[in-house]
Amino acid sequence: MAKQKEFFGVCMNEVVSLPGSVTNGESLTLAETAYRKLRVDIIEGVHKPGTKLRVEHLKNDYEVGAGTLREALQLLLNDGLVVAQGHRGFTVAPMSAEDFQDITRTRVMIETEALRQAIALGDDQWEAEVMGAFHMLSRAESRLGEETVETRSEWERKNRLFHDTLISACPSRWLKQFQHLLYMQSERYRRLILSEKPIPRDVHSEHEEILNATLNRKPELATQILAEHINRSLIAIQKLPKDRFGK
Amino acid sequence: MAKQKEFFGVCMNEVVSLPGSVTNGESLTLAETAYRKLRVDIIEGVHKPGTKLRVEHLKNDYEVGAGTLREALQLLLNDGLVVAQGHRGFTVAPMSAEDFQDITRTRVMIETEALRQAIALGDDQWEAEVMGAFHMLSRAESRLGEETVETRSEWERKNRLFHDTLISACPSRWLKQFQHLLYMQSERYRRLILSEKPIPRDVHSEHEEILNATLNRKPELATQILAEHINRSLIAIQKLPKDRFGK
DNA sequence: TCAATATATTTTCTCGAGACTTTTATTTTT
DNA sequence: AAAAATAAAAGTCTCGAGAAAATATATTGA
Repeated sequence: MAKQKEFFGVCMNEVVSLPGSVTNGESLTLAETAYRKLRVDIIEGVHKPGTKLRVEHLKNDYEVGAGTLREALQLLLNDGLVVAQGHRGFTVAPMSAEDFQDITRTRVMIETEALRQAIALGDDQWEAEVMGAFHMLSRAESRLGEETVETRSEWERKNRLFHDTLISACPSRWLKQFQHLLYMQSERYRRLILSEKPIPRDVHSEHEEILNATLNRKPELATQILAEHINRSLIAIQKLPKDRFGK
Repeated sequence: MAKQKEFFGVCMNEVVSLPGSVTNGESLTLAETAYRKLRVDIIEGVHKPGTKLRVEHLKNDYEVGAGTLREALQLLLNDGLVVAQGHRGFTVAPMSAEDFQDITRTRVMIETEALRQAIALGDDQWEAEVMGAFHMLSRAESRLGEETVETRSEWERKNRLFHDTLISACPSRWLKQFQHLLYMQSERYRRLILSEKPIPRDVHSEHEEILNATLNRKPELATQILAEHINRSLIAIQKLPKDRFGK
């Protein structure tokens, strides 16, 4: 119990006050903790798409009671990572190429609009934060040579932070919320491309181009590059053999 | 229980398989039932914005156990109608003119794009359904003369159905999901305009114009009218004295 | 052998009690 | 009288057991 509180202070799991989930002002409940662990595990593919999530089983793995685990599962419904059915329990949300296409298109629409607004409204502070996030991302990239789980998830965190910071000057709470949701969905698919490399990419220079266009306040250019950037993952996924998804 | 199943077949509560909530294939759980009742009550203002939702109190009103009511509350987090905080329980999501402005702008963006896609892709079947939904809405409008709670909520249902049907031919699951969410949010604000009438409107002809432009496959015109239609509620709300929003 | 019914097993859903936290009220101290 | 410390009350979280439902297995009859 106390251990968790201590942990929280140092925890780098950037607590983005993601709406559609418990707003984590301070102390974490057991349910919230279980929710986060489960979320990571689903995104990382520990629980395969379409798999049943049986409370009686999982409550041991995540060291909570049945009711508490149910709460965690309920929370995952919001993120679209879990689906539920009447008296038939919970299931890991299925994956498909069509779904990812939908996610990508919608995300392009949302995220480019948010970037457009951010470019129009962002101040010096925001510019500085964007540069900072880009720098952190670059550093994480350079450490990506040694392919450990740690460097990898470090990069994921920094990549997310970069995208978040880019649109942080957008005043629309809902736009940012939707972007957050779709980014999370994308992450699950991006894990698939990780092992195999269907198409070669220079992600670093892609990010750099976005950064430059953004700081030079070229909304059309910036959003266009961002759109291409996001779409490239879709192309990569579509090159994958389709039996890669599924339960 | 069996009663509910029967009911389901005839139930007009259009069960849009709203994601971010329990997919209601068949039988409803107690938690799901409580969730729906609570949702209606929050939208209708029975529970005022900013109010604390105390489990011990509410479990009597909604006739379920504490744990079950908690589940219902968790479900409401998804919809953004309730916010939660660490060990401090649940609160009805606050309302403000700024929030509604954000909701409206985002909704215009989402819903016009969805309509654009629907117009591009909708088939005869869809056209027929749109006409049907418009007819139902018109009928409900004509019954709006007698201002009972029943005619009112009947109109709300039909209005929602009309908007849903318009974009039903849009293939993007996520776009429709976001539209659903934002429509629900708007509904809560629209309740405020109900009693007072800040600006005069001819909602019927607004709907008719949308219908015509849609069936004539004029995407630019249709989306433009739809945008104006949605924006009119915002103008109305902005005319309201600002102490109208909850506690 | 196959289909239909009945039984058994598994799993989900629900409830109430107890542990832990936060908030409010009271007392003590400065 | 204001601030700090303490005590009481209210409320939230969590758990395990039992009820309800769904799934799997076995039995029966054609």
